[in-house]
Amino acid sequence: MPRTPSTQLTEVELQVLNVLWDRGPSPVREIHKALEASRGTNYSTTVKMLSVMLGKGLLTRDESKSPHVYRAAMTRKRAGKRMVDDIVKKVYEGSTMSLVMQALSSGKASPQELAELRTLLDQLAESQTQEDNA
Amino acid sequence: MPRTPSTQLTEVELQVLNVLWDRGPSPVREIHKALEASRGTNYSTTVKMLSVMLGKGLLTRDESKSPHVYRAAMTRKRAGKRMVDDIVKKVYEGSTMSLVMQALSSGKASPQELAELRTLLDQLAESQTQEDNA
DNA sequence: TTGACATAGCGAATTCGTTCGCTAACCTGA
DNA sequence: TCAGGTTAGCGAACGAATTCGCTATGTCAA
Repeated sequence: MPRTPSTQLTEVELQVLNVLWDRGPSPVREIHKALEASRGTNYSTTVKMLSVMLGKGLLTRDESKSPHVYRAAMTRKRAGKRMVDDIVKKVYEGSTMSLVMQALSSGKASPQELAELRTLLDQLAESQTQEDNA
Repeated sequence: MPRTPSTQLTEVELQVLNVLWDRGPSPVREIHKALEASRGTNYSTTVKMLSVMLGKGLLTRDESKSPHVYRAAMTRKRAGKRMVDDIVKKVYEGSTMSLVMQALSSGKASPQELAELRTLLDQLAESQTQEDNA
């Protein structure tokens, strides 16, 4: 019985995307500097990874410029959502709240962040009320 | 350059743990029923996975009983924390709040849940105040 | 005890992500 | 133009996760 190919982003893929999210569209050389620093890998390896990711549609590239320029095909936000949804499904049996509660309890949040969160909560409550009236 | 072995729980491992978390200590047969349903795999495969996980210390088992009884060596909560921490590190550059915000915005939360969350927020704010006075 | 079925375990095969050596195509300054 | 460094790309090699065939061991009713 063959395995269903995972839609999960892999380790390196995430690293590459992070570089692109942080620095914007970049040539291989730039991306490579980051990978080399964190994993000590070869230039060829970076090129290969980019080509694989290109094949998976995770990246796009502009070949008109000489060192080709790569771009992330997905925003950090969307990737985050994918991963969160995945955890929620696999560990929290679909309950996003369980995950939120957990993350909040374990991580340390600054007062400012808590305030922000409270604001977001208010907005959410607000929009729900409106839905009720509709 | 060899890769550092991932501490990540794999797909099947998570499935096995979920069965154990949901049903409590179980014999292979039980665990297998679940895996077979979701992935259509063989009984041998299940046995092998359990033995691999045993080797990794993800499970423990009671061999005194006849069909051996397996237990998760880690709580759902701890596994969740691991994964959340991992995402936070890999996608949100260490900001737990970014993840929480994101999860909240994308998932739908019931009014009750929002209320619970507000309570949790109050508790967190409270404990921070105390720390300040200490 | 013993045949028939349930349990365990092992090692080989497969798949996928990752790494790299080696070769080809591309630039640029002298 | 052309030598020397840069950039692309390909295929093979590796390692980890998964899968299963086959063998061994255990259990139990007849």
